[in-house]
Amino acid sequence: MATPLPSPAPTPSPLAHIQSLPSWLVGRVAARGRGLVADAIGAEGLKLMHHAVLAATAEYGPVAQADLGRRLAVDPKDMVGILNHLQEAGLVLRTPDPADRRKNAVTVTPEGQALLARCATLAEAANRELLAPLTEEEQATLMALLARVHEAPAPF
Amino acid sequence: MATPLPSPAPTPSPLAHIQSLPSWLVGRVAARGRGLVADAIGAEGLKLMHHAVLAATAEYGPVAQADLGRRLAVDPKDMVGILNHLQEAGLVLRTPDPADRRKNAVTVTPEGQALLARCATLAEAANRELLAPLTEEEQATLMALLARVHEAPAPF
DNA sequence: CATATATCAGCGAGACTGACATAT
DNA sequence: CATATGTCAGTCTCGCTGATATAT
Repeated sequence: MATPLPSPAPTPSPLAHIQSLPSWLVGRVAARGRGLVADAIGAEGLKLMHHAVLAATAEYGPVAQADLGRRLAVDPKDMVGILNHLQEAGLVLRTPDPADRRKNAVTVTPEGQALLARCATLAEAANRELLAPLTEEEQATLMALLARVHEAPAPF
Repeated sequence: MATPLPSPAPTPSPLAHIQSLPSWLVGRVAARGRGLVADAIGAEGLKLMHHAVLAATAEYGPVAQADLGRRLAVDPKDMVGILNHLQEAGLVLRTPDPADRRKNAVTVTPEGQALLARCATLAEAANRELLAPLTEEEQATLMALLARVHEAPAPF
């Protein structure tokens, strides 16, 4: 009979036990995926966080910094530096909001739009490399299972 | 002025595109798994890195620090602080190696063995919580697919 | 006054780099 | 001498906390 879990021995192989845990395996795969995407969009001069902020800015029209921070779960203080970098690179614009002068209305420049399009292609290529060992059907299965794990801990 | 029309622009939903990538999804699941395990073994006063080093020390009998660093891909300089903490907690011992006096022979104390056993149980429980949305068969499928992705990254 | 926004300064953990004393 | 080991000091990036000026 197949025993999925090893016997309750004291310490037969503690390291192998850790490395057989789902959390460890998914962590390794995530680290590799993160590295692949980071290298890909890093070739365009963007870090992962900067990429996400740029994408969120493009998605939510002119948007306040605090709003961006809430949507991406990024601290408003860190948003300052990220937007500074994006603005210095000519990818976003901070304009005073005439309706609420506390706010900066952040918008994406045409250069930002173009860079975003290139990064989308690069990120897709990186993900194809990550999942290359699997068939298309297996990739879909993996995504569906991960989505179930991810979307579960939300309810009440 | 940007056209407020929902025209077929080059970037209809840039953020949603990023969050639909496998690398993003596996990253979120990995972050949750990491958090669950970190909380679990954190209740025993150990961080993830300390846990891994303790387990590796238990697995590879008396072992030199540099050896531990190589096996876990941890910088030898960081290993100093990690072992300092483990030693101050009475979990490992550093003994001068009589054969090569440059080396410290690191061993696990009985307290370290006991803590390792408790952490193994806690880590398993955390992983059961992580994969709770899936049936046992689905969990096995997920692990098999992740293992294929993980053990393949050798595109010669 | 209470709240929200944006900014600045700083702290702690993690991963890294350089330099060095010691032992082989 | 060249090499390996362990240690210390410092840097860099993240994610977080505190404080402040301004606007609502």
